[in-house]
Amino acid sequence: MNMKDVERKWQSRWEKAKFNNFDEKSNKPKKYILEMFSYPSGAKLHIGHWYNYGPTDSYARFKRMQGYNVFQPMGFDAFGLPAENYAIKTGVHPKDSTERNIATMEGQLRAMGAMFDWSSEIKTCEEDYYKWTQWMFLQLYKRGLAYRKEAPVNWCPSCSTVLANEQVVNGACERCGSVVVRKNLTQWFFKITEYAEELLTGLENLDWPEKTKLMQKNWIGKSTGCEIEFDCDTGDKIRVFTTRCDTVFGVSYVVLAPEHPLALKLATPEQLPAVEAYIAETSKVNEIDRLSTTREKTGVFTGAYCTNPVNGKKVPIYLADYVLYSYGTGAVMAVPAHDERDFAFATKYGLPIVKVIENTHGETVLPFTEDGIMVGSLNFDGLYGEEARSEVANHIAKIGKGGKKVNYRLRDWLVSRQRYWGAPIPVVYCPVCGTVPVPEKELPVRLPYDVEFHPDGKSPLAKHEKFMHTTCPQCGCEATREADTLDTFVCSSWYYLRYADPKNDREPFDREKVDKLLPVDTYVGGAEHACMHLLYARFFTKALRDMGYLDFDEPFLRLVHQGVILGPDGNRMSKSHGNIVSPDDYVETYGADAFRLYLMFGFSYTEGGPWNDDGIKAIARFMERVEKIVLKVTDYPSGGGMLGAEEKKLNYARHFAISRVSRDMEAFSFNTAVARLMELVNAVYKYDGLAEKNYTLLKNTVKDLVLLMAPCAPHFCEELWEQMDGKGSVFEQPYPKEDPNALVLDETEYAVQVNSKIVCKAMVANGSSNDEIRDLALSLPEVQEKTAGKELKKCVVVPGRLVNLIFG
RNA sequence: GCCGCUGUGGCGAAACCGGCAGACGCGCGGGACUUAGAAUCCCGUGGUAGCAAUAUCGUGCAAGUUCAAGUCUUGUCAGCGGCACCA
Repeated sequence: MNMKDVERKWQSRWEKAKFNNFDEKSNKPKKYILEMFSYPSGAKLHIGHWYNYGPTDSYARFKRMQGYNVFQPMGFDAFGLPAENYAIKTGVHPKDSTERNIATMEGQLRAMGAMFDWSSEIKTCEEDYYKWTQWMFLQLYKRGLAYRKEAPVNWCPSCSTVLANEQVVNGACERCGSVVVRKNLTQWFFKITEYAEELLTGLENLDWPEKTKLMQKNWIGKSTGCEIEFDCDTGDKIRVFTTRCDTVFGVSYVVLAPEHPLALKLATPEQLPAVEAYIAETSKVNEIDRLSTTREKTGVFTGAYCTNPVNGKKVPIYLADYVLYSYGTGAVMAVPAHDERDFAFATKYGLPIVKVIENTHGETVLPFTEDGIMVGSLNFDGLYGEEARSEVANHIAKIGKGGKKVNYRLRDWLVSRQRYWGAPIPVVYCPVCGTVPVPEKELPVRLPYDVEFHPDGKSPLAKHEKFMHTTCPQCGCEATREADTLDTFVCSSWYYLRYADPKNDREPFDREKVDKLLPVDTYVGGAEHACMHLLYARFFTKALRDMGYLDFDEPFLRLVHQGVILGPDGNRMSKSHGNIVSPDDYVETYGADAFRLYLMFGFSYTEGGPWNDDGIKAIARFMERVEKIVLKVTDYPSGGGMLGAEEKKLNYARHFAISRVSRDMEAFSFNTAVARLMELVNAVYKYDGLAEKNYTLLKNTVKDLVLLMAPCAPHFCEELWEQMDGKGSVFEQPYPKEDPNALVLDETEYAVQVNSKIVCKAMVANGSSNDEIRDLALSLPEVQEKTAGKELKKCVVVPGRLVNLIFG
């Protein structure tokens, strides 16, 4: 078969018949199958795209044949940093390079032969999309879910520009090598923490990989504890959060994160220079290093003191970078006797270590961090663990110094980016009215084309006079626009909704359409999105629900992660490793179907692994074998009356394949699905080799083979189906259904074990009782030989599997 | 460092709920066809010992639970993903 011609032929037929477009009028049950959209940073599809989209398209086709009205859209996540970096390097405008990349990728995606509904394509960088991204921002703002506060960015002092974490290599700027510092800017946030609890509990009912749910759970990081207020001598109050308030009598100092607003305020004049130096020093250390438990603890005394509310003791206030301003209250009470980090810090700085918890079983070795009995804690002495914490927290609440508190590790989502290639934040700053949202009817706030990218201390939009200069929507006086753009994760937090109504120019989507098509039934994409994109999208769905724009709680009912295809050397494919394998040559040589089929067969879908093309020829051979037998059998006459043992065997193989391929396709276990197809082909060849055969059975079996295989090799099977005189498209055929009767055998082979070691095999008639199976096993000569004179102690029968005889 | 995952033949992998480890395929060995090669077809193929029947070892490593462990538990080593401005 000339696959090139066959691919073109069927692709153009599908196109003409609008075969891949979602049929809104159909009354079949819908199935929204979605792959994460493409990011057009490179010009061409890479193996990762193929690996994500090829097999998932086979799943979508499988569902279609099973009678579902399948919606499988595709689009481009087109804003983002790489296009802008590319522009800085080459001078090619991000819009131009992105559009060019999209055009190439689109062509390649079409050539893949996937069932994408191109009529609902989305590109997030286009006005008619980002207009609604801005609209989303305004809705969140209206509802109090968008706000501004100071937050640090990575700042390269020599390029005078903000750097992404990715651009910071070992604490230095990737371009010029200067040491990167953290600098505070006022930036926009989305209040995702408001939904922390629901984002956590909502995980429960989702059909997602357990590991992904666990990662999100840990990311949200709920912890139940107590907030405690320490009064400073200056009159300021330091609030700390702790999960171990039962240790509060052992506090020997309080630590503020270096970024804490009180840090400079509390510092005494003598200590101020040291404090300032320390703050400057820690601004160069990233959070990952700061949290490292092996890194040596550093800190500085502020010179100030505060009072422990439970015992009136004065304790010194320190700054230390192992405390993060972004978590909890940005301050902790330090109990060196019962916390590893505090212990290390106190030891280094010679601070007191006071034991207030005793081990109930054995000696108390400090630091002792497990639950224990309170000691040296006045009238709380003798209380244990959870009860102790509850009593102490109640006491703290009673004296008005805090109380029980639930804390989340999850932080609000910083959406400001000091960059050009993104959706402008639709806000105006007016000297009179302050922060004013752009009225909805004035959207979109257009991203100007003529900008200067070269980094020189100001973000590109801030330098664009015409863009920045505007009038206040409220009072009409001169005002400036927000120069920052939105994080691209904002664009990708709602695209799955826009697909349902992509051309709507009055609203982001029609509610009825969205409620009908959504939620997404199956979402397929990389596991690297577990904590961010997938959490942000869930947040958007919930916020939009609460604002009355849609009627479901979760965007993605089922989630599947494809694995990562690594380079042949086992490293992630990258230019710097020089190990990039392009799909193009393979597609050119073997065809799109063979390449897809190989991706399905050669890897465990959710695992991925190093690239290796050893098996791709085998796939081509397999397809040839299928083609040969299909053409041969098609020419056979019908009829043939015999229905003997061989026919039963063939029919068993046929229905076994139907049963297992269906099950494996549903489970995204594509490699085993293809293996079962191969077994069926082997069985057909074997039967075809017999002198006498039942032609009708053989023809029907081959017909089922083509139907089973169609989702995995769509062009190839369309062509075979046509040559078999099948009517219409093979994808309009129902997927074969197994006949349970064909799968019933008279007897099953059991493994016979003596003392858990396999001795022999035995055929057991189906329907035998456990006692019958035991007696049969005992009567076997191999068993008797091993057990002569011994007494049977126990017998385990595993139905359909084995019998284990335990002798004394 | 923290969170999560993975580790099975020469290779890609499979193994439903704890039940015959290695399905399917690659590679390799042998054979058929052929003047020859390619292609195709058939047989074999975890390691070790043995002519063989067979024995014995075997799922990163070390323990444990169980009639039975690749699968569960604890510890440990290695690799991968994420760690909030790559997306």
